[in-house]
Amino acid sequence: MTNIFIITGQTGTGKTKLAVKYAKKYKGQVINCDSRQIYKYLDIITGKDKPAKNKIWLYDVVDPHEHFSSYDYVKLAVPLIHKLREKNITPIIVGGTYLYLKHLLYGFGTENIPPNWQLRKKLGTKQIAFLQKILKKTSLQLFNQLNQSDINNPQRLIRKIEIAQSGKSAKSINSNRLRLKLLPAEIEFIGLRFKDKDKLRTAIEKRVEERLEKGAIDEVKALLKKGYSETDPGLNTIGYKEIISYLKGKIAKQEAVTQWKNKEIQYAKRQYTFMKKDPQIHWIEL
RNA sequence: GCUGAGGUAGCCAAGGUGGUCACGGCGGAGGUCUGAAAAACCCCAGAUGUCAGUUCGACUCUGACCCUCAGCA
Repeated sequence: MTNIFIITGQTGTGKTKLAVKYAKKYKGQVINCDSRQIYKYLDIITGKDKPAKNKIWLYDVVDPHEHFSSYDYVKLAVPLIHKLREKNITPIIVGGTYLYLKHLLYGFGTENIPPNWQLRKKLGTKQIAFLQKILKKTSLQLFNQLNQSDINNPQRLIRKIEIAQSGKSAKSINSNRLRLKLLPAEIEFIGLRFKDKDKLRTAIEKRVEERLEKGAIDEVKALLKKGYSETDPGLNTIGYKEIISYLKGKIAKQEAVTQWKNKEIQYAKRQYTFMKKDPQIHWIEL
């Protein structure tokens, strides 16, 4: 039986490059696990790395105006991984979206409770205190489970209300939950991270400059021309947000670039904070 | 050199009739995370240009000095 590789880690560590190398070495194919590279037309700023020869799976599968969730990802990735393995091809999953990997490997905590867009739209404009009140009234149990951070987080509050109002159980139904059912021993889980903050900063700043040279600003202009805006899910993305602010005249170009770099560095930090709790990841320091 | 404005944390910045040493934002440290995750959120640290005076008490008033900006010369 073919094993699978998962390569995750901080942004800018060269994950895709490593994945492509592994693909050659182990007769494999690369599957994207980056929540932004899933989107069509987001190429330069998300750093899509399209090798001439090898196709990368799960690039460009969603339109920027569409919502895409970890559930959608797992639903696409699980059959794909099985399909490759049947053909005796080693799946090499690569990407920094750890939430997707977490759900892929360990499953979801609830029954199948899809988003209720009507509810999300309605609650989206409400104040935190109001959302808290609604959740408390709908499910005191779910409300009491929230930590200090989540209790102030509109997205999480709305999701909880959504779960509570669905009438389904918020408890996990382990046997049925959607996930990749493999033994830990069958998975080689690698994490790439920078050794220190300076290395991270240097690498990110260089990469942003490169992307600007490659035409990051034109990419955004083209997207705006196509009719996309910063309110589209796909464009709620580091780099795009800052450049849109610049193009709309809200901030200077240099300011946009600085913000872009900072956001990316902060993101890398958050990624590691999240990932390091997973004991299955074998870390490689750069 | 003169006149005007001003000097509050790494940056931007609020403030009050003198009274628990001071609002925010950015940046920084740490963190949360089960269908928005490159998202959203929590949390911590950090400041009144210098010196003197008035006062029970000054970041807030007075003076000098040092800087910055604008204008005049």
